[in-house]
Amino acid sequence: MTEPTQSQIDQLTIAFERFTRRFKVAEAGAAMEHNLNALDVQALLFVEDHPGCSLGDVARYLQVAMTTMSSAADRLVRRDMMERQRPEANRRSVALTLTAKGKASVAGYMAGYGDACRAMLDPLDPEERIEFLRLTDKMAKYDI
Amino acid sequence: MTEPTQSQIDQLTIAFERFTRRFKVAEAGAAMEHNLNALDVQALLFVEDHPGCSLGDVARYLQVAMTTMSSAADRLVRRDMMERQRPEANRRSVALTLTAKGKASVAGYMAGYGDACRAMLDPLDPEERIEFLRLTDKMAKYDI
DNA sequence: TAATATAATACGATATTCGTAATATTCAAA
DNA sequence: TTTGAATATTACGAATATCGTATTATATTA
Repeated sequence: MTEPTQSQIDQLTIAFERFTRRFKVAEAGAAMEHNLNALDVQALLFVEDHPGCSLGDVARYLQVAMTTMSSAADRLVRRDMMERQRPEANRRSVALTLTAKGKASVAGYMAGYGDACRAMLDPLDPEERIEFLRLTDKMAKYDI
Repeated sequence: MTEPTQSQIDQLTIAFERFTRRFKVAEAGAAMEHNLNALDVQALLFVEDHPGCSLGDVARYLQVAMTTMSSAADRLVRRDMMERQRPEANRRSVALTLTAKGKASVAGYMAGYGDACRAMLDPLDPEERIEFLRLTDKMAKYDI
């Protein structure tokens, strides 16, 4: 398989910078609404996808110290968006889940992401959208 | 122009989540090397692209308070990565530029982004890369 | 059963962000 | 040209976040 050219890489870098900006803006806006910081948002998104996960799971995934994650969980529990439970199977750990309020918050973020994605696809023709998604899918499958 | 379908939007959301993760990892890794936080990195990248810009320019772009930006500039100046100069034209403001050390740092980040982009394009065939970039270009042109 | 490993939390140190107030400079109008 | 308002930044203090170390509780292994 031949390598991508430098010019192709540069072109993609520029395009990607713009796209990620849209996502960041969407994320920041939604975070502002709920007065949540970036870490808390990411934690909510992870727990939504991995209900019952442990604090260590989230800390590893988000690459922050356990104590930092514990503090974030404190905040989210205090604000009634997350729940800690001691699973009988291993009572050292905690099982994290989202409350209805936490899930509603995640839904808001996902809606924001959805808007950003819609805005990205909008300029394409229907056939182009299909082709674009086929290619992104192919790329995403090779994820590390 | 017809709307993208919900399923297309969902598909793109998932793919995009993966891609942004790669970029975040690259960014975090490079930031770790230089002991810089996220804001400082973004400020370096902006000033590299807008040499001579003011603190206000950067603060507006990155959507942080002026005082926050001033603190970030303090850090970067102290570490010899950025310079403040009083332009004669308007001596209320400061003109920000990067030092050689700052530019070297930016080059490191760009290399990281480049690697991430290369990794994205790698799984595609040469013709697919051309088509993919044509489509991203079309999408990016409609940027808000 | 004792020793070790694992999972989370309490606490204190350091750093970051932001709002308010102060300073310096420019612009406009009387 | 002097006064007043607007602009750009900085100083300072309060609130908050992150992290490392030590501690507690539970599980695993010898």
